[in-house]
Amino acid sequence: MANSTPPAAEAAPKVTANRGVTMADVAKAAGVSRTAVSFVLSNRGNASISEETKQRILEAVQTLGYRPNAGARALASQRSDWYGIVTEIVTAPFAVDIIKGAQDQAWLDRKFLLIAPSDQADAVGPNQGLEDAAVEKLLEQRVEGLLYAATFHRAVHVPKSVSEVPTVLINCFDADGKLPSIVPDERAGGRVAVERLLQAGHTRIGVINLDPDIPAAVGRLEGCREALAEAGLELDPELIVSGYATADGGYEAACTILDQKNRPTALFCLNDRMAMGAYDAIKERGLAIPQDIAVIGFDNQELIAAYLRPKLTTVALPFEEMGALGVQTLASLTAGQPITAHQQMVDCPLLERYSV
Amino acid sequence: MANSTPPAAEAAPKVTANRGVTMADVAKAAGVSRTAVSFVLSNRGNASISEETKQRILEAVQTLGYRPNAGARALASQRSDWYGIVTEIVTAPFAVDIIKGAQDQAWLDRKFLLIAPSDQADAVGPNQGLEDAAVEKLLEQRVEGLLYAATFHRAVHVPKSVSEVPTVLINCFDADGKLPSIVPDERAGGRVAVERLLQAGHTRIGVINLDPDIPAAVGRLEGCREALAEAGLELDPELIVSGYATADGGYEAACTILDQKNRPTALFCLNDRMAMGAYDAIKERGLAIPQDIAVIGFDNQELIAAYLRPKLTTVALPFEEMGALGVQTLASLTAGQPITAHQQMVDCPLLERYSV
DNA sequence: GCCCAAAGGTAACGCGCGTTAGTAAAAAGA
DNA sequence: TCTTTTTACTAACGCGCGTTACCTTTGGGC
Repeated sequence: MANSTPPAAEAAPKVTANRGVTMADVAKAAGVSRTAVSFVLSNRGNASISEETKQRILEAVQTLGYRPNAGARALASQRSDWYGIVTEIVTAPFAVDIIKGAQDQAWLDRKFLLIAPSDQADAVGPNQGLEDAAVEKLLEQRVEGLLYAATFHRAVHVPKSVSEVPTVLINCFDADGKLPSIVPDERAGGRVAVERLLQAGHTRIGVINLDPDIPAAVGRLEGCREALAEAGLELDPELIVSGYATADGGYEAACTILDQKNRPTALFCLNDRMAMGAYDAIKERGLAIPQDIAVIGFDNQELIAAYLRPKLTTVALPFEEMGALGVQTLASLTAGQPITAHQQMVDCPLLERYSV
Repeated sequence: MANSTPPAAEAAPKVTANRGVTMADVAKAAGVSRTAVSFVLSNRGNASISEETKQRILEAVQTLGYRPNAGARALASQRSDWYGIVTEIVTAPFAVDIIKGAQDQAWLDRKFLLIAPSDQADAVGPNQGLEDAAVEKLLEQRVEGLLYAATFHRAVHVPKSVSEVPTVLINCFDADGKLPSIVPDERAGGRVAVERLLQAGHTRIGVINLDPDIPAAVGRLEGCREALAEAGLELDPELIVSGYATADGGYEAACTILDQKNRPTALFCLNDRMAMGAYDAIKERGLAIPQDIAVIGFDNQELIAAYLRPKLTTVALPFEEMGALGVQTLASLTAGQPITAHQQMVDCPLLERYSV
């Protein structure tokens, strides 16, 4: 009799399937112990579970919408499967490619990448300490390793806490040389650029140089000299001028070079932004690229190189490769394996477009 | 006697301080219970700990180099303090600003941002399913909310799992209109751009238009028309031409506009890449910017706008703001608070440079 | 002298999971 | 029939922490 009045409140106890489903729930549903479920899900071979119950368990997982709790797993297994990467998200264009490379590689290795913000530029600015705090937070998450990436190739000071966990530097190196690092091979890149110009028949080559204090400038110029030397040529001191690393700087440098009595037939710009300015100087003089003057850049800043007219032939910085290699190196390190070299150099490939 | 030979093996048992220090260790060192330590560290007011023991505990924390285990804390407290953001890291320049904005805001709110890769472009490509897997991984980490960001303003299809947790869309919206979203106010942006030109005295304005299927093109053009209407003007159909969203596209469009009998005195380019091409077309004709022709862009792609000569006046997309607002909205959502609007529009500010 | 309250703590459970040591039943020798 | 091995599991502990409920002083009011 009492049953004849259906209790309305119990009409819809149907849970949304997932929220808060645990292994114990799955075990109950499948009529086995929690241990059995754990064994099946991490398919440890050492324990023997019959094919039949295994299926039953997997089915329960499916219908209940069970989703493992990564945190609990990490706690119990003592491994988080996380790497941390600290970098300036801020100065966009470059860092992001490093992250992408690292991210992709981490994904392959079933690792998760925890990205923490930094403000390297602000070493003494208002955000002082942000970076240390970021590293601290990453360590609280028990990352198994740390990646430290710079937006341009240079020496850096890393927060001291990084020493508590394997660490790899990307696109930078520490002053004391304690930590393994991955950097672009600037020298080889400069060489490849100039070789391309030589191959196109140019022998009189102008160089728009960068601030000579940064590793990029030193390496690229060195590579340039090497290539010339191999062809029995030398760099005419009159043909090498420095400028600010901007389009305006490139424009002015290009003007002084182009207005000399014995004008070069090709220009090696140490970065793309300066090449952008050089384009203007060249066009202003009624000269055609590449017919009258060939131009080659460095950095492969997509937004510039791929949209200049004509599109710029340039040497690319291998950001994605460095990111990926960083993760691989970290994997070796955390596994206790030896790494190939303390400082690994990655090639800078030539990107042919239409300015040579 | 036996003591006279110092055992070399025991010479350096000094641990590096931190690795594996737990609350129990701190408690022992301070001579209190683990509970007391927990109370002090999370300074819960309800429990009373004397100032003296409190100091003793904090001191022990310091000397032992104790660092809380975020995973364990999350497990016990049932809140991870994480938000997940899924976006294409790939198509760099834009996504990164959204991330930065979100990251900064999250940092303020003491939340951690977990970034997962996506390949929206590959909806049917080889990476099919990457995005679903990414969301799945984020949920396994028990993120408290999800941000889904697109690299350009458009409609998207989100993985169904997102419904399990509060979700906010950034720079995009879902076709069914179920999820709250944050988008740039394209219309107001277009309006602001044209108003600037009008204010400079231009009445005959050419428009380099985008593919009319995307929200950006529709909105910006609408705003443009509004501004003109308010000034009692109309858009001359002859002065509006579409092209590919590239520098080449902009160049060609600009050519057709400039070569008409009654040339405009200003050009509104619906994005900066096209403005870049327009610059070439203008300079080629011996015209000066902004004296003969004023140019205004849209997007504020730094690498272009800040390096064109003269530097481009343009309307900026509020990526950082949208990212930050996304996190704020998510915070309201997870706290169970109502949000201001289902679709929030963020202003696009005008960036004055030298092309008008 | 007795009761009560506050101050200053602590014991112990549970979060969701990995893992080791074991156990019960069936199969295989002997 | 009695051991031994194999198969198929399960009980129970611990990971590091938050939290609730309880316990012991000490001081004060009556």
